[in-house]
Amino acid sequence: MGMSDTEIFKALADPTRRAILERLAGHEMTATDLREGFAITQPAMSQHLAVLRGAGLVSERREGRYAHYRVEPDGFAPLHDWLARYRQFWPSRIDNLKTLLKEMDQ
Amino acid sequence: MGMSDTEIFKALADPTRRAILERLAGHEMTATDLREGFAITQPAMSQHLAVLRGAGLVSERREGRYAHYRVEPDGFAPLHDWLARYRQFWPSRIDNLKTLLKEMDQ
DNA sequence: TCGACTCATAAGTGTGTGCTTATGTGATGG
DNA sequence: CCATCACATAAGCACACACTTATGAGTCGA
Repeated sequence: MGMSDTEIFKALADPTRRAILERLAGHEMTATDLREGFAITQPAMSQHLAVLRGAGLVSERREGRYAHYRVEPDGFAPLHDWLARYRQFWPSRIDNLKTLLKEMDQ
Repeated sequence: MGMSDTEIFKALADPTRRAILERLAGHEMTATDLREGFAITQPAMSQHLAVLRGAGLVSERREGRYAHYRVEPDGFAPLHDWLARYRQFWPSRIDNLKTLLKEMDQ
């Protein structure tokens, strides 16, 4: 578990890795299933998943020869906490309770 | 104004640039004032500021030979929006109104 | 047991990043 | 004016990153 801010931001700075997270949101998936839709080789996918796992954004569940990956929600907490320190500077966006409640509901 | 997700995450992936933002939070500062406390040359600072400005996280106000920099709050909105898509997966962290209200108050 | 499968790791390569020193562009002040 | 200041830009360098092909380590089905 790295979960340092730098590790997290670096992991998310790559568009492919963000797309992987997006595709992985909600349901578990194996590395090969994830690979469909990406113009990427198998080692590249494996390396991206290693980076995401190192940042604590994804976790792995081993089952036989398959590796099931899923989003690790707690991994996003450092990012949330970092961003929260800048919320106070947002002008008309966050001093609005309704906006926050709407975000929570979805 | 770049303000693409990739540009923002890349800008924030550097610890020095995050420290610059932290130091810049709240009050405007010139590039030289910012440089104090950092073991960094003047061109390095200028380049970091250019990256932050390119990502839309910081804006520049020119006054004579001085360049005053400040945090650009709206620049954080894409990051917030991106993160919001993963809020629903946070287990016991965000489905708590008190937490949100406390974050808003500070 | 053996060939096919899933996934990770090793090694090499091109490109990007962050830093440096050197220089350029204006603004300021004596 | 002209030296100095604040800042940006250019050019070069070491290193990190994302990708590739090749190979290794286990697991499964026939």
